[in-house]
Amino acid sequence: MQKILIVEDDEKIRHELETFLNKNGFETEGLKEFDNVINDILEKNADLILLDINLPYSDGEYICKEVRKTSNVPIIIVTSRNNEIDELMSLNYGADQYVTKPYNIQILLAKIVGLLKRNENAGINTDKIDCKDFVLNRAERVIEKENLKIELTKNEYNILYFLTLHKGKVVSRDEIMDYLWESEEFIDDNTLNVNIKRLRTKLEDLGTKDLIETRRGQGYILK
Amino acid sequence: MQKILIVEDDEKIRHELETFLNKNGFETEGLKEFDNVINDILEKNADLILLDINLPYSDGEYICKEVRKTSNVPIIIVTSRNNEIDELMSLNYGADQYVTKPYNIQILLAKIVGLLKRNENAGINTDKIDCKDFVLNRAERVIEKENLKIELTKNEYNILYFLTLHKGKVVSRDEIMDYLWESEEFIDDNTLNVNIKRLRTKLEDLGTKDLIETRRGQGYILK
DNA sequence: TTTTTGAATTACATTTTTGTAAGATTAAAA
DNA sequence: TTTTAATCTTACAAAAATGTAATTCAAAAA
Repeated sequence: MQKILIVEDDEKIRHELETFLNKNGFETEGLKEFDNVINDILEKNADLILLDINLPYSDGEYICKEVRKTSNVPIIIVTSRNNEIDELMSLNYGADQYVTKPYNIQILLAKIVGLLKRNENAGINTDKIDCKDFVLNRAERVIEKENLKIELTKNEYNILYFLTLHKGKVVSRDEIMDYLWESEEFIDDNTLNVNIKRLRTKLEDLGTKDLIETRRGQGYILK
Repeated sequence: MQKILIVEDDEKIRHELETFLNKNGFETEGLKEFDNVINDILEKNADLILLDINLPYSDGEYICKEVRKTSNVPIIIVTSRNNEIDELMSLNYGADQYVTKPYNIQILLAKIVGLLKRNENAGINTDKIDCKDFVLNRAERVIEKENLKIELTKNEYNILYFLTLHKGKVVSRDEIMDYLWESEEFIDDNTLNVNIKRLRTKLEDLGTKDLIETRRGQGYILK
């Protein structure tokens, strides 16, 4: 479940928000002490931050800026100062959205859902590639399935990454070899067979079967 | 220069926008034919799309949704229907921001700059980390400087990546060791010295100097 | 200053990755 | 079916990465 951190000093509003968000399937956490907001925020490790801009010890713009220095967590700023300058500032300070009070709670929800979704996608695109039967974790260079995790060597990773880039399409042996060894000294053609074999073995160790098919005379295809 | 695609059927407004954005350092492209918007948009390969929601042959919400299927390009929806439903819909269809007409052109600019900045960071975070003195290419796991490129081994890469995550901050030896060897069998404390040494050597081979400083008793810091 | 301690350095042994060789399979062609 | 050629498989050797040991160095404490 995704966690939303609510930084809001008005206890009534905070409570209302929490109730509403909980009802809509989010875990929430309210911040009540504001003398060390930045650290508190970062510690909570929330998926999204709902930040009221009028706080006793520190203002939202500053907080926003500070949090952005070390985290990319989505931030929605709630402000009661309904004028354009505020809006302008919020954006420049790194907030992802702003909402002016009094706000429509459905719109707020839509913004939250939208931001989370987008953030989720960003993560997937960069670090992990979901191939149905397994996940290629690019950050760690491992293949994952359920609770299993198998490390790939450089060659294995490069071949599999190249195949995922052309998933469902046949890639020729030459294309793969160019990708792996580029302009290097001549590499035995059979070396690719061996490397493919090693990769296949690891994929099978993970519990998948026949994901890399051979197209005799044409190349390989990742199903 | 970053390119903004303006999808707007009112020629006067489009022209005004283009002039304004050009003045502010952006390349612009206007879309005039609207019978094949989706493909046109994707072809242009813009850095950001400014999308009017009232178009003759297709509405902005649909376009937005379609574009999102294959691209993560930032989208700002411009709408004249100034009510909450529109706002709600825009968000759900994957737009990053919305602007209602008549809009303050400075705010629009702020939104554009903000979105591009955030997107740019997203890109850097995933594939390359620019550390001034060198670039850590995460995709290829090499360090780069000018036309030089040096491969890192797994340990070297992990140490350097961990340091860049905390650039300018001291990280303790224990933190690094936990990151590298986590719950594995006991690893000699000196092993880290050796791995740091190896990484430093490669950084020097690249032409940099003293980037990883030792903080005796505290850890290391990447300058 | 001397002593102490954390870190750097060098050399070496172990492990892992990688490429090659030789032979076995298998699908398609003859 | 037999032949041919592409691919697979296994085993092994070379190369690269990694960890450990022993020693040196240098900053801070005494």
